[in-house]
Amino acid sequence: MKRTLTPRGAATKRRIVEAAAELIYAKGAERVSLDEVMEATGASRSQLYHYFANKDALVREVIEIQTTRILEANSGHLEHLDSFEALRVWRDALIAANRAGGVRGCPLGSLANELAAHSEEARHQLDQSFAAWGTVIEKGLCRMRERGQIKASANPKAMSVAILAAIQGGILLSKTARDSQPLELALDMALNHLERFAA
Amino acid sequence: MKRTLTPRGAATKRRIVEAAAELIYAKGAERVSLDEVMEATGASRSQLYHYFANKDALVREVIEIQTTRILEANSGHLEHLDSFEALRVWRDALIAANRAGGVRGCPLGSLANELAAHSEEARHQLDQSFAAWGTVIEKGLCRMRERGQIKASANPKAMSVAILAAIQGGILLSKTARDSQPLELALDMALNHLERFAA
DNA sequence: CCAAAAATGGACTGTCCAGTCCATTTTTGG
DNA sequence: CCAAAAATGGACTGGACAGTCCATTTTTGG
Repeated sequence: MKRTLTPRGAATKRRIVEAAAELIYAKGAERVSLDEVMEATGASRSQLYHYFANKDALVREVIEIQTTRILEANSGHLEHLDSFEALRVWRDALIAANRAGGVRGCPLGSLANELAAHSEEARHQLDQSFAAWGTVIEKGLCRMRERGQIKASANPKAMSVAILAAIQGGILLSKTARDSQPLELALDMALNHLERFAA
Repeated sequence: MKRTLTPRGAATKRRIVEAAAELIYAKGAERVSLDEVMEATGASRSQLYHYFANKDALVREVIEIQTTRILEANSGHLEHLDSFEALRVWRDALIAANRAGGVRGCPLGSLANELAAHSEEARHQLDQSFAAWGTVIEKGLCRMRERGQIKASANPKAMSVAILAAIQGGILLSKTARDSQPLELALDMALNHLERFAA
């Protein structure tokens, strides 16, 4: 769509995506109008259509940036995972982040719930995002298994999916209750389940 | 809003709520227009505003009916819960229902995700729905504990919340992947966690 | 049987919104 | 320095949609 992008253009585009990400996180993709994005960024209508083919394309970029943010935040905790203690630190970080953000839900979970049935393309993109997140968790568990902290009989792949489900379900219940406790209980269950496989 | 409701009126109202429930389940509340509800039911615009103050009121009734349906379906399995085997039957029923419905998500979970941040009233209503669902699970666990199948040290309240989180997260991941496996893995984790407390 | 209440029909309004179009300003690169 | 490309401005369109309004038909209950 764009041949070249000058630094100025790239900055404008990024500004738009970041503002759209926050608006969409707060209200959902369907409830955010391009006028709101224009107002929040000071960009004109033409700029939106200059950098994005249409609203869906903007939403795709929002999914992209949210995925990147989440993978970065989790990789920090998981890629040197070496003990159950480190898992608990990660657990506490997830809860702290949930609280710090006002218990408003997971950007990816919210988008998945809204878009999975509406756009096959978005559904697939979000499925990839969850898969990547799951892989980060799985790699961490594999590391623990290699270090002999988890039994060889453990199934990191299956566990990573179950842990991610606990995170998503916990965040959804917490968002609905406006209370981080459900997330805490869900994570506690997930870690307790993991400890059954402690070597 | 209505003084009396004749049987005919009650039937019309019910028809509207049921059609709206299906449409909203498929597309989300924001993406369903009253014109679609009219088309699906053969009702006129006046009828909608005769039976419901506005669209939000209709959505509230949809939440109500979906809550009732879910509580009924789960109560059947949980109110005579008497063994781990019965828990597994419930697990299988949840997965079968998820598959039978086309792995489209949980009606309550989807609405909670969409509406929690948008309408304080809907958020509160859905919080109550989840609480009621959790209570059904909790009562089942209490019954097992009273029968001595679960240790007295188990915490049914906390467990019910964690199990519900696993269900919701599993359903969300399954909906996104269009594959019931994530739900299966999440439920397996939840039941395995419970079995740690087998007496 | 008949007046009041309930149920239904459907046109109309005002607003919001995604997307289009054409023009102007700014930057780039030779 | 200048032409081409990139970036920006903003009016305009067509449709969708929630909600209003007034009328007619049907049912109820005394």
